[in-house]
Amino acid sequence: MKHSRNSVTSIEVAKLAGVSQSSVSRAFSHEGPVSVKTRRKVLDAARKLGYQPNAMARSLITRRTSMVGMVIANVHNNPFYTEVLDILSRKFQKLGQKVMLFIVNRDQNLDDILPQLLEYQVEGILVTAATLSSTMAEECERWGRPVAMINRYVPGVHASWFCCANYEGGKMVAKLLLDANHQRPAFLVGSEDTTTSIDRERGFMEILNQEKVEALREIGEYTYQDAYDAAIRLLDRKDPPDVIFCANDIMALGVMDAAKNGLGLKIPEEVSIIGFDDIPMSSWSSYSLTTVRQPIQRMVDASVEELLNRIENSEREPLQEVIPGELVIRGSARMPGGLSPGWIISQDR
Amino acid sequence: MKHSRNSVTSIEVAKLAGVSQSSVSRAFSHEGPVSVKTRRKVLDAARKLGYQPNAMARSLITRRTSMVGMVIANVHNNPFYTEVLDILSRKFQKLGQKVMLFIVNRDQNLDDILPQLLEYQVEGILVTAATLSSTMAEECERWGRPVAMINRYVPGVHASWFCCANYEGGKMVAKLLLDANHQRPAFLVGSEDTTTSIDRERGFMEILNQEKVEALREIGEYTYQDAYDAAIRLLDRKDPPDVIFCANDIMALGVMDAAKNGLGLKIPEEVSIIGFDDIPMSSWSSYSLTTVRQPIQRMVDASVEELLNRIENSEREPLQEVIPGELVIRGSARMPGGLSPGWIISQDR
DNA sequence: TATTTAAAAGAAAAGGTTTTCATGATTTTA
DNA sequence: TAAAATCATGAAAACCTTTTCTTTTAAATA
Repeated sequence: MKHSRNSVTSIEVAKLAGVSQSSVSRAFSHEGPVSVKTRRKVLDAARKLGYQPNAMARSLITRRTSMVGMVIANVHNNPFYTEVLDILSRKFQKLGQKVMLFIVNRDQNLDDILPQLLEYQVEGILVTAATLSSTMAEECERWGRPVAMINRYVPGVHASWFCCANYEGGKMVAKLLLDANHQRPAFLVGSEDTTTSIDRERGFMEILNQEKVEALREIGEYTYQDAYDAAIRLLDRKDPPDVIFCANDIMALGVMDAAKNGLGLKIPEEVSIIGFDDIPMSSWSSYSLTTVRQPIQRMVDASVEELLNRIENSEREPLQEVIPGELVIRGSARMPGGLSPGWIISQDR
Repeated sequence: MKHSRNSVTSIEVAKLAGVSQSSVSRAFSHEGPVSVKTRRKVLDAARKLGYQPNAMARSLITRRTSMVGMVIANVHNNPFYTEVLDILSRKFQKLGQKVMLFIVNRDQNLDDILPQLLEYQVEGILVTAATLSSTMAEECERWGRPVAMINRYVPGVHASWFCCANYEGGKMVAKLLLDANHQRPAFLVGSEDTTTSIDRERGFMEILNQEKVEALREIGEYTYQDAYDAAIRLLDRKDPPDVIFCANDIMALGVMDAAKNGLGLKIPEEVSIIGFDDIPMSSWSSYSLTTVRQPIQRMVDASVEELLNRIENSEREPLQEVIPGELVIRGSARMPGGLSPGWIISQDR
């Protein structure tokens, strides 16, 4: 037989079990006093009818939905965010939260999707790799819907965020490559308007400026192909760089391919390449990329715990944290003496 | 000021606008007769109060949620499914559907997450790279919640599915590599219990058996590392294969690295390698993998259209389709004369 | 202008739960 | 054994909409 859209309600279960509708509710919600006898009767009847409580009706009265909104960008072109998505989603699941997902473009305006999330009564919103306007963030917070961001922040806004120590990571890379006697560095920008790229570059340039070293600069738009092309431009100059620090790993892999296969350069003998993220492919033997590993698990754990905490306790002030990454030494960059592949260097902040 | 959790209702808007609550509803739902004057009054009041209709309450009465469930596995270890997730999610968004996401393990039992989806009244369920038990699928369908699967099917079950022509793809690969005079093929299994791997192998072996060619066989568990290890075992034999057909691209890349960097073999001179999927990395210059491209856009388009159609019209019989892929010739495999990199060969089924 | 028709607005029911309150049954205490 | 306390149960309100049904208002016709 074919049922029309889930028609079976607690009332029908009650009727079949010979109890009141209230008792059905009590038998399902693990609260309230219910004798074992009625609970069994109810559960039997429910199974027979294929009954399940309707979450819409429940959340209408309890004002709780156990749903969170998840807004994420760059999923398809950066494996780092794929991993974030995966870990985040599983973590929410484990904690009994349903996830309403929105995948957006990096530069997409979120002003039209936030209302959708609020309409569906999500209890909190987690934003990754996408930027929320400050008015929108305030809007959510004002209506008691906490917002947590990973690797993004909005200055002065009342929201939680957790970022990798991008600025310090950039500094660490600059120090090490100067120590290894590189003379002519270049920075490959991800995009001009994302804080991650900006902060990594800022840290990098600060050290270089201190040492009066000039740097080349190109833009890779966070993609393999653009980075490949940019690397060709960079390395085809009369005065090519001897090290290229890339704002993320995917671009670094493009740069490596451009140097190795495109121009026939030896890595790291003729040019060093350093990335940021430590995506799985960076450790593959064709690349063996030296890179700054983002503390992905800690960022995810911290952000969902913070979000759920603030959902439970709306008075709590939003937390913000900068979590240090660590430099993973592999073979793609010349390093100061003593630092050989296999080493992992944490940040001394 | 700070509001408690979205407290503003249509009644308050009505009061402020000086109209009845029904008029507020009518002003928002684009149905029903409403004068422009009252509509304006309502919308003004709503904006002032920050009102938005509550989707829970609405779907309680309309019995529509505009939510679909999405169950997906292998997101973190196979970029192909990352892309599926991305395209799927955007397509649903564009069509006004909210997506409730569940990321699972390949071998995870879905029996505990299906009830969650039904509880939240999703109107349909899309399953990718995860396998639904037939009883569960029947259960959903019976309650009027259509199920559509991508790259998975459950024999004899009343559900929609859309698969790449895995069997035919395997055959095509086998024919071409025999034509190119390979003598000793090997197949690298993804996992013994996924239909994609099984079907690709079945097609592959059918041609080989016809020609009385024996094949080696190893298992790569769909991961780069396991595939790498398996390739070493395979190629370290006294009688190594001269071509390895891998059940997916990620494994093929692991095999290439094992051959090239691990054992110093020349590809394709000493060993040919062929994959399945055509993930972005396969076209990167370090790999240049010859592979069977899955018709990802068509599979996604077909499955969401089918799902939404069946949501609208519950009488409709579920559709199933096998969509042909195409062989993308790059540099990782010796090919019959005349077939050079850049060619794309569609299946002649 | 009087009457009919159409359009707009309000009142109230319905959707499926949880939860409060009141009642009835059962156990404990005096 | 009677009184008091506890526990289980049922009735009904509440959550916030959409939608049906009436009533009122405005427009069109005679």
